[in-house]
Formats: sequence, structure tokens, C-alpha cells
Amino acid sequence: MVCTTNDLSAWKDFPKGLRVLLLDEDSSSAADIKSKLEAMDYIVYTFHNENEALSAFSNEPGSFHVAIVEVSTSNSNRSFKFLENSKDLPTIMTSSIDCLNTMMKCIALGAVEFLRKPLSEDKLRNIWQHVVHKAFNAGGVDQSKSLKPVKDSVVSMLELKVGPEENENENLEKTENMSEAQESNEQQSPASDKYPAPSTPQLKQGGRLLDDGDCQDHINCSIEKESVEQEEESKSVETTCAMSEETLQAGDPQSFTEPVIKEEDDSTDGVKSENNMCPNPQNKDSLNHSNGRAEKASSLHNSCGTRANRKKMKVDWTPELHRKFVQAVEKLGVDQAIPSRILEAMKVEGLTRHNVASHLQKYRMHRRHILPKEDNRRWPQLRDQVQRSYYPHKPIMAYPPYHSNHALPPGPVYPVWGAAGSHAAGGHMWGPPGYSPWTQTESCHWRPYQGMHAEAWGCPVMPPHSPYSSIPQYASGFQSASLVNNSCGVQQKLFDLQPDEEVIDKVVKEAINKPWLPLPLGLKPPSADSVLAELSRQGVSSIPPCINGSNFF
DNA sequence: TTTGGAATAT
DNA sequence: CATATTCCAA
Repeated sequence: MVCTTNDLSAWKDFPKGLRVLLLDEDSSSAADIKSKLEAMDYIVYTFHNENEALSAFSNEPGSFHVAIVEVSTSNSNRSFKFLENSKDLPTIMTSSIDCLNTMMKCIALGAVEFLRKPLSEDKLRNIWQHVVHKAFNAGGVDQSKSLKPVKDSVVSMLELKVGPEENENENLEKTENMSEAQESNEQQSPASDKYPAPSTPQLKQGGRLLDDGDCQDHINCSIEKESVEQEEESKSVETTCAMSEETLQAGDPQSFTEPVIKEEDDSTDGVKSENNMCPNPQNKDSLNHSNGRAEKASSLHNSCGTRANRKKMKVDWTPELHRKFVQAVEKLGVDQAIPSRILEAMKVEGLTRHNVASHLQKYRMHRRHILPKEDNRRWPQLRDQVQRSYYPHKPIMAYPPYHSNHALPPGPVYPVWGAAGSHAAGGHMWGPPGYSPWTQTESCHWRPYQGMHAEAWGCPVMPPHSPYSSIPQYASGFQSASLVNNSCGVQQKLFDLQPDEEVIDKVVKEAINKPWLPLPLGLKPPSADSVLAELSRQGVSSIPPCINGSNFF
């Protein structure tokens, strides 16, 4: 459900429909292979001589995705001729002769793989991998148009969360293969297709990929295993990250291809491949970021994540992501703001319930303790200022006195769900000063409620769906607290009784920081006097400081 | 068995 | 620190 497999855009049931050029001078062999391929929904075009095949291929380069060419002692020259002239087409050579030399030659001439005959279904089933490999390997060079859709398709598959388990294995397999493929040939010059590393498909991958397969894993590209070098692994990762970051920053995509050799390179290519392959949640978001910092962060992230296939990656709660989170929370409302729902609402692939839960935990915690206190201290005098309570889209909830979760039977009440913010200007999202990012988004949402206040007067205005509307006492409590605050002096005491302190602080803070914002829902709109009072507090001294007392009650 | 949420680990 | 992971109760 989380997975909106909306658009496996291009080639939904890849590799079905893959067009295979089959060149085999032996009709019966050809027929056999063809039938097997067709059983797998591949489309087979059989040729019995290389000229026909070449001409078909050259006339319509996009007509085929992969070629399977039979080579025997008698036709080897012809077969090689085809091979040499079909460089744009991933070509698999097959033969019943077991001659290392021949195999070597095939590979040397550009064959992507050599398969011993007889060709079993298993051997044929994964030929699509070469297509994918090629599609990606082609890199900058324009690839034959037949490969483009493949690439697009794969990219989209990898980026999207895959819901349908049915495809899951397939996808995983692809991912895996691609990774391997890329890794293996990263070292070679991109220009040369000569020795594309065949990733001997079926055998290798079988079991490992899926071992852990939860949905989330894909997202993170984190699959597998523990290879031999665990330790090294971690180090590499670190290194990789650093490198990637710099590399990316430098903006020189090419740079990483050459530098390293040996183990490093693997990380290197990790970097490279990542960009395309990693379905990291951040990817999407990062694309939207115009913000350099964010971008960088995302990139870095990706690097680590992808490369670290074996490791779970850390979710980077970028402002963007956080914003989604907050929006989701707001949208859901307090009562619904639970990890699973938030997760759904966010629609961010790759995120797991755990990620959200963790973030939620932090979100709540910050709201609860840190912000409020700090604010109080910061703006003590504001206390007696006009309070503007606001009810953003989500009600800002005052939680029960003693803010214990248990205080309210009907369900957990969280402290102000205020909201959200899109970013933390400074650095930390929950940065203390000014405004927390948590709130910012919300502020935007206030507007819609501008008109509500008038009636709101005695009770908090809640959005229609507000879960709290059924809990009047809160409303009253909140209100009184607020009112009290308006009066000078007494409120402190009441505060103790009213756990809404945070809320209030929040409100105050918001009001102060964004005086221009609409606001107050839930409470009586500030009277002109109060407004003036506030202004005076803020520096407009023309208004008598005590004025606020007048609008009290 | 799964989920939310706090506690704890990294 | 920010996140992830673990633990536990519902």
C-alpha cells in the first residue's frame, strides 16, 4: 500500500517483450532456442545467416534488444562477423563446442557472455540482464534506441517502491545484477564495450539478494550481505562517502572513473551508479531542492546509501523530507498521526515505519520539552502580551495538564502538533531560536482559517475533523490559560496548572516571529488593543505597555 | 503477529 | 547530535 506502483512507466512487465535476434545456422537448434525464449515471452527473430541478421539489425537498430549467436567450428567466422558488427547490441554467443579459445575470442570481440549449449531455460531466462547492463553502461554515449526504454524502465522500477511482490524478485535481481555489472566494469574504460563483464546471472544471484527482503530494503538499496570484508567495508563506506561528496561537489562526474583502482574503485563506482540506481528516498526530494546545502546532503546520502548496499542507510531528514512529514502529521491530525499513517501520507518511498516512528519521537520530544522552555525563558515578558493562539490546520493541542499521556483516556494526546516547518533557517530543524522548522509549514496553513476566529471566541476553533472537538475541557482549559496569560502577572501560577505552557510558548513565539500571520484560531482574536500592545512589546513604544490588560476578558 | 512508542544503542 | 535499533506493552 505504501507502494504506489504508479508508474513503472515504460516497460511494465520487463523483460517480457524483449526482442531477441537469434542467429543460428542450425534450424533445429534455432527452433529450440526460439521456443524456449518465446515461452518466456521474449520475442524472437530468427536468422540463419549473418548477413540477413546484420541487415535486419542495421536497418532497424531499435528492433532488437539482445542477440544470441550460435558459433560452431564451421561458422565461426560468420558468427564473429556478426558479433563484430553488432557492437550496439548486447550479443550472447553460444556454442556446443567447449573451447576456451573460442570463448575468449567471443568475449574479446565484444560478446557479453558465452553460453554453452544446450541452452536451458535457466540460461536463457536472464539474458535481459545484458540488456539492462548495456543500457546503463552506455552512459553518455547515445545508446541504441532500443535500450533507452529499458533504461527508463529500470530506472523507474528502481526508484519507485515496488509494491507487487510479484515483481519484487525480479526487481531485486535486476538491482543486484546491475550493481554487480557496474561494479565489475567500472574499471574498464567506459568507451570500450569490449569486455562487458558478464554477470553470470542465474547462478550468482540466486539466494543472496532476497535474504532480507523487506520492502524497505529495496528502497535503501540495502540488501545483502556480509561479505568477507566487513571491516573494510565500513571503512570503504566512509571513504566513499567522503569521496562522493567531494566528487559531486566538484561536479565532475568523470573524475571518479579514473582515480582509483582496486577496492577503492568499487566505492567509486558505487558513487557513479548510485545516481541512477538508488531509489533512495532522498533522491526525489533532492531533485527539488534548489538549496545547495540540501542538495549536497542528499547526494552524499545517496552515495553512502547505495554504495552501502549492505548497510542500512540512515534516513536523512532533509528539510524537504521533514516538511512532508509535518504535512502528513498535519493532514492526519493528532489522533491519526501514528507512524504507519504518517508513512502512508508521506508517500515517500524508502521510508519505513521505523524511520517515521523515530522521527516522530524526536518531533514530539522537541516540541514538548525543548522548545517551550527555551521560549519561555526567551520571551518571558511576552507572557503578558496578547496571546495569539493559533490553530493551524491541525489544532495545536494543549495537552492535558501534567501532560502525561495517560491523563487522557480517550487517546493519546500529544503536545502541540504545531507544526511544521520547512526548514531550519539556521541549521537544526528544531533549532531553538526563531522558529523551529516544525512550525513553519503550519504557519502557512493558518491562513485558511483566518476567517474562523470570530465565532471561535469561547472555544477553540477546530478544524472540522479535529479529533479534539469532543474534548471540550481542553478547549476551555486552553482558553483560560490563554486568557490568563493576557493578564499581567497571574499567569505564571496558572501555567503550572496548565501544561499548555509549551503551547502557549509556541503561540507566543509564533506570534512574535510572525506578527504578520493571520492566526488566532481557537481564541478570541486579538483586539486592536492587544495588537497594539504586542506591537509595543516589539518595539513600538507609542503604545502603553499595560494596555493589554484592557482587553483581557 | 503486528504496531506504537519509549528506551537505548550507534 | 540524529537516527537506528531494541524492548515492551497493547
